[in-house]
Amino acid sequence: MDDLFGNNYPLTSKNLFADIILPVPIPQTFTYSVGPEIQDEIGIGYRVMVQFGRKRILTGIVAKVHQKAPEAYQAKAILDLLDDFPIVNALQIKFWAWLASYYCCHLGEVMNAALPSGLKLSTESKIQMHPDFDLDNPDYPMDDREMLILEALEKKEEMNVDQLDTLVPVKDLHKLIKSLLAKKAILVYESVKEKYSPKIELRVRLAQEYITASDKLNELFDGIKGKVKQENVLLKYLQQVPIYQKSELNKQGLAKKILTDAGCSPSSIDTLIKNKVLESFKVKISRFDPINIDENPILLSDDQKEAYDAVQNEFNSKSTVLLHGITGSGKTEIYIKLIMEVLESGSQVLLLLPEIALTTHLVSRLQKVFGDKMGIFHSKYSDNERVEVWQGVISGKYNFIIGVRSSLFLPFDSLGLVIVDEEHEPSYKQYDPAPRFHARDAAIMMAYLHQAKTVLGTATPAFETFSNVQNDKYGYVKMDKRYGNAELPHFHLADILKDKKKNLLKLDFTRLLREKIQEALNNQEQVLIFQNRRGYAPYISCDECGWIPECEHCDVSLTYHQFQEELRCHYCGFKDVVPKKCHACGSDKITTVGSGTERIEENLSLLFPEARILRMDLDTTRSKYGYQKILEEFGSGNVDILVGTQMITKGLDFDRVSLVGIVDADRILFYPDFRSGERAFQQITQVAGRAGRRNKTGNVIIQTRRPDQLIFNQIISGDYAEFYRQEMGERKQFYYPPFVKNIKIVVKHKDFKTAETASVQLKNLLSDIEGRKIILGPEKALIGKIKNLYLFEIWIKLEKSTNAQVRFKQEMTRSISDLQSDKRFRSVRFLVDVDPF
DNA sequence: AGCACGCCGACT
DNA sequence: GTCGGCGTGCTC
Repeated sequence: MDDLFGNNYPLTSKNLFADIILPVPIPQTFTYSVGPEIQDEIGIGYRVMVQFGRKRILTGIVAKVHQKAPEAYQAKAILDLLDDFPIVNALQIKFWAWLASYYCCHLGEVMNAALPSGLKLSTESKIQMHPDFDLDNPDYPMDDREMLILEALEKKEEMNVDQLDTLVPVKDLHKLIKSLLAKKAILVYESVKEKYSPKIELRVRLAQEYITASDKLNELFDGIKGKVKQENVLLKYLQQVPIYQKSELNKQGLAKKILTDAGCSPSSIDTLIKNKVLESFKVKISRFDPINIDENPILLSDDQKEAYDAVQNEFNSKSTVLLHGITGSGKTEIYIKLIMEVLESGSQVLLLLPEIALTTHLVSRLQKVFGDKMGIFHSKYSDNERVEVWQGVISGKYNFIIGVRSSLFLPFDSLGLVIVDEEHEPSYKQYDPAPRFHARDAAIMMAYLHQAKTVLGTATPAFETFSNVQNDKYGYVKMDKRYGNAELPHFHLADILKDKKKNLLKLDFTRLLREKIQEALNNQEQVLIFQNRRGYAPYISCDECGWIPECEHCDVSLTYHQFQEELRCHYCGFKDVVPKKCHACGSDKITTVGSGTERIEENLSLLFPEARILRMDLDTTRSKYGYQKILEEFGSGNVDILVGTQMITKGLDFDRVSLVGIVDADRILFYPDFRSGERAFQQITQVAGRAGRRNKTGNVIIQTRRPDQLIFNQIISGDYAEFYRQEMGERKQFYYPPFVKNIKIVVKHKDFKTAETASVQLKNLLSDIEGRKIILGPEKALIGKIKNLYLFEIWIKLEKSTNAQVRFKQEMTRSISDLQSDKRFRSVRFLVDVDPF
């Protein structure tokens, strides 16, 4: 059996095979044979290069090594083993397999999400002139364009397609390459390129002879007397690297940059190198700056001590504990204590945080305690930085990781504790691309695989979590006092309609909210204004006929962004100019309707011209350190009012905030989703928690058109249990989670009718599956078209038994692949979302 | 997903 | 005539 490179492996004494996970959307792993030269080294978690199909070369991960030859086909041989040690461990492979089966996706998709792209080697086609080819005397006639390519290749050893394209910009390059290949004028081959590159530091040190014989050094100084600049370099070097006290120090050398920063001239350093006084060398260094530990002992208050003991006590009988602590109750110290304990026992710890919370002082706080042993894993890290964290976990440099949901995929081998902070956060659920996993649930599974403990921390538990407490699956610890006995904020409901009638509503602000803002400003206190909608106005409309500009590709109105003076689609990013005239009736009476953060910011500056106002939403935090800059600015006290979307509900801990205003609570409350109540409770409670700390009681003002809503009483009294009891009644009655398991299937196609028929047929197939279930739909999605694809949704409610779920999912996956083999539905996309949000 | 093979329209 | 469109079938 020949492979792409014409290698022909002999049958080995031991026939060894490996099941390989490949980054392709096909359910299975693929079995390759293991050549004799790598049989002793290969194992689970190594990266390999394999030929997949006729031409493609892929990097895969070994999932299993065995001796069972496949019967149905002849296995190809692995082309290359890429690592000296496994880059993924066996527990991770188990974890991947669980994710793929629970969330109904392919192993390859999990692998894609799990491996930092710096570890995903890619191959690149390289082109070189055929060694037997003679440009002056070709076997076949060449046309002008072919000659251009050959001349370019003559000068270079090898080139990739891109390089060739820039050098010889002809069209149909690929065609020409093909014909040249046929004429045996060139060779095309695949080469692997490693993406990760370590950070290199250029250093200098004294040549060895000056170290071994110290009088040499004195001679040297005599020799360069008068050459002030060179002398300066040497003196600076000896000052930083005191070799007289410890001659070994010279080996480490000194970064060239330190010398130049200290005012040494680069050219005199070079001269010294040239004269063999100094030698230059390169070392790999970390991309992360060293951190100093600040040895402040962690002191727990009595309440915290009690909670900490309670958690430990719950761990005796339960592996997962919900730490239900109101905002400001001081969960962080408990985390720190738990983490320290586990680290001392030699196990690893993972602390998951929602994205935004990672940029705050919590991280720097933990850094001061754990220093360089703690690795941070952001979503905004570069590929190289991610690879360094990954390698740091393998090497043991980091035994504690604090990170976003994707840090679950780091190569832990002995976790002792996983903490999921703000466990109720919807952003823990990944929606696109697959795997569509919930980081909290996946974390619990991962902890189970490691026989580790899990702590879920929040002020407002997700119903799924709290019901597991009620069912006695999770342990429960409550902290209901604010740290240092700070008081809870005072809530006020402001009736929007009432104020409107009395003409007291000005630019979206009720009289009460305006007065309280003024009061805060007078007292030099800070204000947070929450409006969960970005842009200037959710839409614009013609006053004469009611026409509303809509997105060309999606079924939504365009949001007006005043700052950029454009209309924008929040679903596909489509942008359009603001129309001067109505496209329907030609009237020029076009007005903006509703308010997003941009308009709220503008309104505030009209109402409070003296106030310094900042806005925090997706549009102002797009850059790498966007959040941080705004948070720092706000923290510095140079800002009076911060307007923002849900971003401001977490991670902000500023003592000077005394007032929180919610511009439109109804918008959260009346969102068409069974979780809207739960979400409103969480969001309002969270944002309210930002008001008032330490010695000052804060105020929270909720503007609503329906102040009679029961939920407000429950939020105001902080009565989570009562709210939970009420809502659960409804959930039970209408078969909503956590009483059932939900699966959502989105059927997408560019043709409305095709999408519709495909989804109807799928529903029929699903209905035939045995077992208790309710299937709703297909129904046009809330937003019926996104990016020119029509969307239909099917909702499935399953009973909670694990076995029934596993069976249903298997049948469902089969039904979908059956449908996709129907040629009418070949281009229909079926997207399965287990436990959707 | 990608990539090859295979069978029909508008062009050097 | 051919190039190249994308329908369909397969990948260890």
